[in-house]
Amino acid sequence: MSTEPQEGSERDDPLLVASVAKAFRLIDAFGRAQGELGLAELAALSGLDRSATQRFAHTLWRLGYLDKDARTRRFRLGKRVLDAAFDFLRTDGLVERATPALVELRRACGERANLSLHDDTTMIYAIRQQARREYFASSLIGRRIPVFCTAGGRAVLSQMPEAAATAIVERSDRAPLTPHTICDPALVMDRVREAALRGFALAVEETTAGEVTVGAAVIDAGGRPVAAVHVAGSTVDWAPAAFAARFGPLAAETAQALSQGPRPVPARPR
Amino acid sequence: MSTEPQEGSERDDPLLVASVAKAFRLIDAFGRAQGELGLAELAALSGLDRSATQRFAHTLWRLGYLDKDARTRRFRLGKRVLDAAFDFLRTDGLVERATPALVELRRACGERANLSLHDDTTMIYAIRQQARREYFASSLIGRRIPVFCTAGGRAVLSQMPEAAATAIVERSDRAPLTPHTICDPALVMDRVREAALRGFALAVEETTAGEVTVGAAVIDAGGRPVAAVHVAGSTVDWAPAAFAARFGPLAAETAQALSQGPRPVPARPR
DNA sequence: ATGCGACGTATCGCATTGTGATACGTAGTC
DNA sequence: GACTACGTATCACAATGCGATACGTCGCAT
Repeated sequence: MSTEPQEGSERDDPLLVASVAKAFRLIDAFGRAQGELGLAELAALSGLDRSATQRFAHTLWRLGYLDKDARTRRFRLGKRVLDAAFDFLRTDGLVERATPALVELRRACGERANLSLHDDTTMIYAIRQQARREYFASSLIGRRIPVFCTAGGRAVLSQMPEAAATAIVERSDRAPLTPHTICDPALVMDRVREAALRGFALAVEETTAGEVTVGAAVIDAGGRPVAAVHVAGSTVDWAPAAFAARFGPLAAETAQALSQGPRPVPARPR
Repeated sequence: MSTEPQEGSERDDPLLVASVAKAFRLIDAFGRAQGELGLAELAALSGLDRSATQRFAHTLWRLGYLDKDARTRRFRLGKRVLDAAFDFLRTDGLVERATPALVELRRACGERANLSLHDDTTMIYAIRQQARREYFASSLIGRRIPVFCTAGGRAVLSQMPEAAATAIVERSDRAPLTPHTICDPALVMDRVREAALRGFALAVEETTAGEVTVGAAVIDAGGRPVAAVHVAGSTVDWAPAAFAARFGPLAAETAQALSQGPRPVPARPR
């Protein structure tokens, strides 16, 4: 079990070093930008004043976490931000165990196989095993996608108490990603319950046009769903029902092999 | 052209916010550790005192960059460190352009194809396209490997002024990674010169037992080598010379297509 | 069981450190 | 060629982070 910091006592935490928080606001700003940012743009996006932006950008540059174009004086994220991500993936037990399992799953399916980690209202891609025919590897490691409209996310929701699942769905930003995205909380929860019964979830073109996905939840030692195994294919090749029938059980099997806690049961107790 | 911060004026930079540097020392500490760290271990690995470790670990936890096990009170890197890496990769023009090119290269070769970025004495894996038969995806995104003993690294060295290349090799930590690693700077530079002539570099079992690699440099708009395209295979399947003859030109072709500056010439001017 | 020791947590007065207003330099624009 | 918007440098003030210390708690060995 790992704790999320409790919301509420935001600013008035005497142990929280404000300077560090400001530095990370700069880094976060790049998440809302396309590439390079000047000092003024950084200030605007981060909400810091001119002076603070100057000092923290300089600091992060000196530390190697920002690169600075010598000519234009504009900043971009530095290569060094990859180090922490690497160390995270390197030391995560689940990722380590899942890597060979996903290679095997992709081989068995011939389709793309992923592991994504649950984090509140989003799932984060942690491992990708792309299919041979796939041309553009659009989804990079670290990409976040909403829990409520992905197969893996719904599989995760299906393995937690219904109240918790509903809370996550309702707290989510439910802007549709495609015309097929199911956004209504009640309809989403119907799919979640269906996933609980089948042992895996299905999403058809809900995040990406032309994509069918099945997902199954990975359970940690405490019995909580922490991640999901996905298999994704093309609607050109597969009717959704056939895709689910063929790959759903395989995804569920892999997810179960990676699980440490009580195995997910088709009909869950509440 | 992007600037690296100049060494020298280390501590006495009035614009450098020391608190931020300390926070990153904690994050760096996880690079030297295997997974979870207690407060005392964190203090030891980061070089900070007890109080500072307490405050900064707390701060990073509140911000989501560290996870804290509620029972053992030990810390690990949080999922949020993946966000910056994702944004880096998402906004890097070279990575974007290289992704489809590498998929194509892997298809053409049937072997593993990578892009790695040059950063001083190391190359950093940025994109991996694994071969179908490959079982363990040992090298994750963000992994750093020495420039001097990799094919891609030597290809990069071969496209910079010889003095700069020599300086990097001599500044490197040249501990051998396998019994076949070439560590002597003079011998390394021989290989670098050979790479300049051929347009690609070759490394045989120098980083990983049983692995042959060819690498070719990608040149930026300013004419500087910034990255390398690799193709890697198994010594079980390939004699090194045959591997080089077959895949070296393909790697070089891909690298050249990704280059923006003056194309790498076989016989380089110094 | 019990006591010890190591570790994590909470507190607090002091001065060091970061603050942010301002003034300067510089590069693109009309 | 003057303007303007942006990046850089400076500095006196006090708020902020510092780190010594004291407290609580867990796990270990006796």
